[in-house]
Amino acid sequence: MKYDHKAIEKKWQDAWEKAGVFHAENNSTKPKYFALIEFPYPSGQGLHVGHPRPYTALDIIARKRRMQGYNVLYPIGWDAFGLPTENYAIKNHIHPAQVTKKNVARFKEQIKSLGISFDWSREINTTDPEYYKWTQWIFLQLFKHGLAYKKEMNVNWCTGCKCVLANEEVVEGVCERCGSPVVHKVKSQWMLKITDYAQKLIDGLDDVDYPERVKTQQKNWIGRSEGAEVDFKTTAGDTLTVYTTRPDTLFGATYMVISPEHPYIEKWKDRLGNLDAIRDYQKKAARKSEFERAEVAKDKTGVKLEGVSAVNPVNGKEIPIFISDYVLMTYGTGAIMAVPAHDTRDWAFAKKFGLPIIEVVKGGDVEKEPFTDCASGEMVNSGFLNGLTVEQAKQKIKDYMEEKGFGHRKVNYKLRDWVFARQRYWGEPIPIVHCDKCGYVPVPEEQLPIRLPEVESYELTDDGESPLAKMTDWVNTTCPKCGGPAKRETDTMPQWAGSSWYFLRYTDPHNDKAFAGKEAMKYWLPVDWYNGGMEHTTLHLLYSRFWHKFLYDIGEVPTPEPYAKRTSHGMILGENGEKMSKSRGNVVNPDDVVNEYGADTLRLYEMFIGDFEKAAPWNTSSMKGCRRFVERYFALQNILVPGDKIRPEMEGPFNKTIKKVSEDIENLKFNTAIAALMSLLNGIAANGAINREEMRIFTLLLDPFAPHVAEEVWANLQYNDQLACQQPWPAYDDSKCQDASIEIAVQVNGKVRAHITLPADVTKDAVLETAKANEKIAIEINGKSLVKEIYVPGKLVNLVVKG
RNA sequence: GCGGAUAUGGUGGAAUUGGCAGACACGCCAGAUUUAGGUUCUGGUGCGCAAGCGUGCAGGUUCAAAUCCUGUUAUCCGCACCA
Repeated sequence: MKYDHKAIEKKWQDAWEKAGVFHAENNSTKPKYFALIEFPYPSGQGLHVGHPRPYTALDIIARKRRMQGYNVLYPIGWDAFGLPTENYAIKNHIHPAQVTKKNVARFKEQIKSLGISFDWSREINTTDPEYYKWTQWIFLQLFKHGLAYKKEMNVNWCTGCKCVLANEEVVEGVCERCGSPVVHKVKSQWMLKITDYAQKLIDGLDDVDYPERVKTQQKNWIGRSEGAEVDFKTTAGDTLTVYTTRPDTLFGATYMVISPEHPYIEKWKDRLGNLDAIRDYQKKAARKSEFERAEVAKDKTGVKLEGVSAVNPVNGKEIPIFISDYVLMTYGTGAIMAVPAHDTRDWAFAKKFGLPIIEVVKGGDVEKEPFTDCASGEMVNSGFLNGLTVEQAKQKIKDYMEEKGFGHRKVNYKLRDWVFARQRYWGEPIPIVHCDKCGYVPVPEEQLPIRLPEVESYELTDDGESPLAKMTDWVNTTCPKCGGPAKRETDTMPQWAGSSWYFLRYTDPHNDKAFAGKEAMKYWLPVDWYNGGMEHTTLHLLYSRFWHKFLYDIGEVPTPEPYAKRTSHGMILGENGEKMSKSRGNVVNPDDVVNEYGADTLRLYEMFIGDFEKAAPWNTSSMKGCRRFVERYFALQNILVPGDKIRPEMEGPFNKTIKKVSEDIENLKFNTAIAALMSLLNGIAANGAINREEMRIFTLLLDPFAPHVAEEVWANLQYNDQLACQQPWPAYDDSKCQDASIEIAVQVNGKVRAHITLPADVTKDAVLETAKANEKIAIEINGKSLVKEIYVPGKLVNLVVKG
């Protein structure tokens, strides 16, 4: 029998499909299991060798769960809206829908060749009007609950994509997708009020099983801080409010700073003696891109406001006010009280402008450097706060300001609202109509979906208008409220819209009355295990949690969190250890691997390559080792002997391996699970024979990893036409995981000097006696005094001697 | 700058309730099979001639440290004027 991967893999993929064994049942009495991978963007390049890593990992989970008796939902679909498709369409004058269709067909063929147990009957596509109808429906619910609003504001504008970006899409001043510089533009934009969910998004993390680094990243992104808003009276007769996390240092506030965009400048303009200089500074600040701001971040600039100053509410001292771009209008109140003695930025600014520095917490030398790490310090120069700790002072001053009415406790978040509009064609139309009389009016739900119109050109414009704006027939409509003339919204939703709820659709993908049936969601939710990339932590993962929490609050979904467990896979790098890319010439095509070595080998190698959560470089010859393992397993059929029980000498190895593989799969340690199977195979080969029962168990253990070859061997074992993937997962007996005899290392003063082999049930005294009697050990300890004897049961003995 | 992670043979990586470092695999060396190459099989393979030495580096705790503590270096990731 020769191992022919091409014939075997095709044969079993067809057989599984014909039998429909991977279809999830919506009306089942079995326990459910919902395994999820991030559905792919069907790009023109086709599948990348990185795609199969997470697919295979959760396929192993899904297959094992089915064998454990679960009704498993392991679905797939296409996240198909997005820029690359649109750009390709523009360049080649093909409709993006056509491009998408072609790319999906190719992806589907490639993924099917891997033998992943997806339920293809639930395949979804975010660009399908029957799908995006519900994306639009959810948007309307957000609008009706006041969480979608249109606002004129300063937005991130990508000079490459020629559209606005969400904060989450700007990385170090450039576009996370295309790398082009991001500049600021004032535009009227649709926004989603994710900030209303800041606290819920933090609190929910306590109830889910995510990696710590994912939780930390989301918490840092949301950026909760506790402090106070404090009112300072000004000489203009009004009140300037600041936000601070250090109200305890109020006595050390020697000046104030407001952001260049602060509205008070307009209010105070007639009083300001140096308005020209101020206007000049405002203009310079506005012109800076995100990137430039980051570049010059360390150098403090600013202008003092001549003619208006503020009064410190605790000591009545008059202090100057500056404008400076180190204060952001988008955080807090856009104004700060500056305490140079205990804040690095304020200190740098004070030094540059020669402003007084007053120490209010003892312990540093504030003339030399700011003393910021002062949580354990004692308050000084602070009137009634003197002698208190920082923490006590914080509480006391907050009580005091609330009592006197010049301030109150306040929690702030760094999280900004989500800019939810793109000036592009290939996205979901926003279902809103603008009427001069009625304002923004939602499209009635029964008119959904608002389909993308056919346009002649998807070309982008520099004026920041969507290509849809040119479609006057489509744009001009009537107001659903008053019937008068009105215009459709021409911006589309961002790439992240369709993926914010797609897992819900999987539970009931063909429902035409709702985005998913309540019964179906009640049965399937939450997702039990969701694997995806770290790069989505503050994008898709955060966005979809937000949508889900909103849907929960309005009673549309049954669980407060969408995903019970989240894991993250590492990237597969090129052979040279660099990221795979066309330009580096180190791309490995999965088609070639499947062709030459087979899907089972590819699956095994991608799992064996290293720690699942870490990046690992591809190595073709290392992969051949996995091919050898498959061939050696297949060849076991040549040394097959009868027997319906594990032979006594093989009970230890088999029970141990079943246990190891079972546990390792649950802990994402696929690499060591495969190593255990390899070890067992080596043991069997050394033994020279395998009986039918042993072959049955080995085959079931291998099945989740290399399902095609396992299925083939299973068929050869002739268990009445049953499928291997439908068999129960093998059980182990803990009492049989131990070998009959054990090897114990004997150390003298911590150094291994000998090994002794003894029966597994040996007593401590017997071990010590045998150890001391050992030749090599006797030489080491003779004539010396024995100080201590340590015995670690079943593992080692350490004899401590002196002299 | 702040926060987090990582560092183990020629290579990918095992082993962290402190208990034999290097499982498993690649590569390499030797032998067998083969007309030859490849394949396959068997054996060997951390370094050192040796005593010994070895988990980025320097200390420490312990009978015992890759694992715990202190300091330090390098790489990667996240955040980056958030008051």
